[in-house]
Amino acid sequence: MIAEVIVDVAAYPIDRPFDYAVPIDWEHVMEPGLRVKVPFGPRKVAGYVTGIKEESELDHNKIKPIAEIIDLEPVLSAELLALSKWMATETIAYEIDALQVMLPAAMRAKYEKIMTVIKPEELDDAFRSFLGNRQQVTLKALQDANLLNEVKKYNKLGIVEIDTAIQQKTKMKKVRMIHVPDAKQLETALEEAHPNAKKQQELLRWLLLHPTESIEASKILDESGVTATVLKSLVDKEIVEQSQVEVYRELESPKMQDSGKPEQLTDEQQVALSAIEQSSNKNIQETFLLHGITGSGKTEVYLQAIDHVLKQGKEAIVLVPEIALTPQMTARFKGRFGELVAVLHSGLSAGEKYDEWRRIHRGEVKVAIGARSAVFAPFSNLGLLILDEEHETTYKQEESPRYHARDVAIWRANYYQCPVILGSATPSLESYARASKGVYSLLTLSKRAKNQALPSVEVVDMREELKAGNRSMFSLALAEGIRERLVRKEQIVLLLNKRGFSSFVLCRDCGTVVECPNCDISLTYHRASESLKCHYCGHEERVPSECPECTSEHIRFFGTGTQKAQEELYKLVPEARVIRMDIDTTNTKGAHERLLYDFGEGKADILLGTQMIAKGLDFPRITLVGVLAADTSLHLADFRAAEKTFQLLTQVSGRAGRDQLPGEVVIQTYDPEHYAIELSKTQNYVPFYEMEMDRRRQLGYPPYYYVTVVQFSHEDVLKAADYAHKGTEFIAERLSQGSVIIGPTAAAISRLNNRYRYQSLIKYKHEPALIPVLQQLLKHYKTSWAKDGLVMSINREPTSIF
DNA sequence: AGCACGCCGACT
DNA sequence: GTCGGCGTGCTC
Repeated sequence: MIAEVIVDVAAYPIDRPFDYAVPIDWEHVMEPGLRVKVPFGPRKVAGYVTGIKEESELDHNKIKPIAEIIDLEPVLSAELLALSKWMATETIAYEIDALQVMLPAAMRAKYEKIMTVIKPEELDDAFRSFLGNRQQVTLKALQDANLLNEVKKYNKLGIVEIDTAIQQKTKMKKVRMIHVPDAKQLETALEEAHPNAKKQQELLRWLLLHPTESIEASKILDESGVTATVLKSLVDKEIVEQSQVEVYRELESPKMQDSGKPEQLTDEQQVALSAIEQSSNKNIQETFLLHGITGSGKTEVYLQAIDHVLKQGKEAIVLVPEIALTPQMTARFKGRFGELVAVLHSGLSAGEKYDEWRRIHRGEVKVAIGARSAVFAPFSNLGLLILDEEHETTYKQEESPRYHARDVAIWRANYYQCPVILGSATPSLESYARASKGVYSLLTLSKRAKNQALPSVEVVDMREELKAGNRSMFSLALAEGIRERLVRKEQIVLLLNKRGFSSFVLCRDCGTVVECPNCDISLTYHRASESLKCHYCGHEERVPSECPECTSEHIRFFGTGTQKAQEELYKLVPEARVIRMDIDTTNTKGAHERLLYDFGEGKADILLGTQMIAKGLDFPRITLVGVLAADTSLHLADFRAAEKTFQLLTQVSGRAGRDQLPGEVVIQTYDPEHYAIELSKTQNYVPFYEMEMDRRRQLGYPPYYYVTVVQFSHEDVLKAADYAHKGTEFIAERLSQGSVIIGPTAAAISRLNNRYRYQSLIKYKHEPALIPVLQQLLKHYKTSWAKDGLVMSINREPTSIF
């Protein structure tokens, strides 16, 4: 028997199955989807069995046997193996990367070189004294002790051996259990106990008082007050037995709870739910676009649709943007489905994620909620997949494999012939266009569930404010609104639209902006450390006291960060309690949730933050939302700038007035006539969609064309440009008539980490040659260009074209 | 990717 | 003479 194995080596010539012989004893357990350890050249690596066959086309003497089987059960089903293959092809990634991304990080192999002593008598004294009585030492430890050269010498002479140990990163958590086989034996033991063994007697009495068949050892020690030695002596005397039992790590239960009862649906919600249920009953793949304004109760539709498929004995996956994965959201699902829900969020440790994965794999839960990667939840009978806030760009992974969770969800739904729900108040143009063409089925929720009015939106022209002598960050209208809310003890959300715009240091005499020495990017000012940082490469330097160009002292930071906004806010309303949420205040584990929780509990009046606050907040006392600079995201060199701005403004406006109290929104801008801002006033998606589609058609951008970006980077600017031209020409010569190639041009960030970057944009409506051509290009690159220091990357349907 | 093999410069 | 630098080539 031959197993086809994809080995854990991400390199071009290795990206295919390798044949290995299956030892006869393992033939009956060998299955695709198992992880194995195999010899590969001079070393040993981990790999995945992707296929089984009787014969190999290769010479018998070339085939090596599998060294070890890692799993008892396959970790990847036939479905997921097929998915990985599809994903690798579509996104032009290594198959090994596509396989690895589907499993929790804890299951990725860890390699460690270990030295074993064979002939201890031939070691020199210094080496021997370092080893002590150890037979095996990691090479890492030997390197730290500066003994690497000796090890190499001994290895050549056969005095020591070096091999690679392959381990899983995180293990299953185990606890020690104590079993009482027979209570009578305890009594006998107590009678026969040595009179000096006071503690043992005490423990026996405790055990008799707490009759049980098995109990955690730690619990006995805690509650009986005896020490571990005492327990051990009972184990040694075989009065009790002990064993290691695998357990799941305990997860913190959410603080907020949901009633757990289905809510009464509005007519619109009912129509949507019925359509989904019917589709589900028919066992066909259908993708629904659930377009519901903020507060229209999309989540309730999800919950009841999930309930429907659970009753059919099927499973469901719910994807949400990481930032929306708040306790508030997850508590609602846990309240409804209780123990059947696994929540996969970034706050979990690697071990906890692994546990949740196993609970899904074993079929102990039926619903998985999580960010992007939860789309790979190892269910085997899926009945529904949901992407909430489907327009979010976080659904696209921006490193290899560059998959989009929406595409993966639809692929899986096709496999199981079940529905997909894409939900959003502001769908991506791609999805809405597909819904308009009938590829997706459109479901609309146009009214708020609790019949609240939409918030009133006021757009303030900041140029007028400036003319009127108001030089602060807050317009008169917003300042007034803030003061009113403080008096009425209502809450305020202030959004600082920082995308593509942060505080930088500028010389007021010569106009020089301090830039990163490695990247063509201005450095960002950080107040806490009084330093300038590059957000791309991590370079950090002190704030200069004079201009590096003209030595003027008139150099100071410019732009608007959240810290500066907080200071200005303090000047405006010193009595207000403010919670600031940005990268600086949310970088510790759980900080994001804690800040939101505090705000929900009313511990602050104002929540000030970046885009991360635009989603998922559902607090009844928020009645005012202020957007401090709405147009900063409009000036990005990106065809999606208007779409992103409209989405952000609509999402954040939806935070106001979600309960009984009416909401108000103030949008500050220097560009009030822009259609993305103008139309967000009425929060009316369809007119915006039509306007933006018009523009996309004129400019030939998605969704009218598909886009693929090929990027070339090199330390030498001339070589970067040269290869970019060669590569672009290569593609252009091979594409069909209808496709357009733009470039090469310097990337928006033309130098990053000391590498010069060029890119070309391929636009196409239908291009069957695309994948083959890109694969050919990749072959050229890997076989010759890469050796010359070129780095090339291919990104299909990028979320932005930087 | 990583590891071995192999062929040329500066050291005990 | 040998240690060790990194070019080249292969991995079932």
